[in-house]
Amino acid sequence: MNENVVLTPERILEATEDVLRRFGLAKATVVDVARALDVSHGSVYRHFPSKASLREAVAKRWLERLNAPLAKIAEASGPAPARLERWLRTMFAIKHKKVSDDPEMFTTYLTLAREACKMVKAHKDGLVDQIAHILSDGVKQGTFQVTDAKTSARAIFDATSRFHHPAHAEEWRDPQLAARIDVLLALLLKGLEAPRKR
Amino acid sequence: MNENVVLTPERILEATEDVLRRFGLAKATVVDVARALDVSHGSVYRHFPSKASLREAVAKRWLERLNAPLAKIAEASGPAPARLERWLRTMFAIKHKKVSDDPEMFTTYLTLAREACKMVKAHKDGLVDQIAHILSDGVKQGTFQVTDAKTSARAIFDATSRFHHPAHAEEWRDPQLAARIDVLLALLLKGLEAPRKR
DNA sequence: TGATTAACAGATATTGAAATCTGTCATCGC
DNA sequence: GCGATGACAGATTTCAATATCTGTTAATCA
Repeated sequence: MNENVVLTPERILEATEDVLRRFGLAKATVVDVARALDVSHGSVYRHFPSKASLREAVAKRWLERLNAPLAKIAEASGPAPARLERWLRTMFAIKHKKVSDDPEMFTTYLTLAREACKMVKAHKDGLVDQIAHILSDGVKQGTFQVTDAKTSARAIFDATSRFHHPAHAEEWRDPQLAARIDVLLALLLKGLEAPRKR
Repeated sequence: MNENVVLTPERILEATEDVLRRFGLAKATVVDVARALDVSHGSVYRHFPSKASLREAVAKRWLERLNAPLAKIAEASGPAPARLERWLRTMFAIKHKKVSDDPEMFTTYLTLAREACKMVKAHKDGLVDQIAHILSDGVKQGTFQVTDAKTSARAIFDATSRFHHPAHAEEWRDPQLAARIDVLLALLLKGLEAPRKR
């Protein structure tokens, strides 16, 4: 297939995701990727210096796809509390959907992410910044009271780990999950709340 | 050793923990345990029906040892907010100490606990009950305002997962850990706080 | 008599030889 | 000249033979 199409990093990544989906993380080889593209595996090494860097690039794409819809919410306008809640619920929903739609692919991406832990750290920092941005808006609007938006944002991120950190993915099948999220979000929003004007 | 001492479940558990410490979870066999006690492995099977049940008993002991000091705090008297904070900080400290003192043994116990997940569930429920008890005290004292102590307790437990759930153990080496805990606890306590009397 | 043992069958783990994969590079074809 | 190739060395994985372990039981011992 694709006889006269140039070989690009983009096409290689596409093929790699395909191979990962078909063979799983453990069985997927560079030779498989090359075969899927109908080229020699040496050609793949022209675009990616190693198998590790190829995996890293796949992980990066995945993290970017997770990030995009959240960034949109963080940058939106409107009352901060509702926005924070929507942002958090969206983050949970994205993760929960990924794991329930295709658990195998989720664990695959999860392992890739663990290998690229530096990239994950940057991803997390970006998410905390987005929360901090919403918190700052809330302070400006007078609805939130926090001494430092960045540390409070991190606290919110930490407090919700149970519902977004992949290490807890198995616990997301709990039928009471939605209720637990509701109670926690209410508690956190109350903790951020500025006292009413007198 | 111990030629004329009767073989009890207690002694077997002691020996099992010893063997686990010396050989690690993967290498520890029932034969090793029997050898440590200077009996045949058949004798061990007189007290525990299977290797799995032996492991389960070890896990149970471990969970009970974790639970004891926390139960004491939960049952104590005094202002609820300070008690809740002390309870949570003690739980974090116990876990963090275990993992930093002997990381290998921690992962061993962690795997045992995963196998005995029913027991872990009961353990967690007990901890949530302890939090709920403190929250109820706080409501009586007029310092906390919660609609349902049990669900709020679970929210507190969930919100602090990042600092007590073993899945996050690797993240506990963070030099800013203490600061993160401080900010989160302040946020949660503010979220539980009853409005001042007018 | 009741705990302990040694021998045993089936399940699980180890090991080392053979196969496959990763990453390199001299060579090829356009 | 430039991207692609395929043959290659060293690293990694697979697989099947072998060894060890789990759990049972009939025989032993005190």
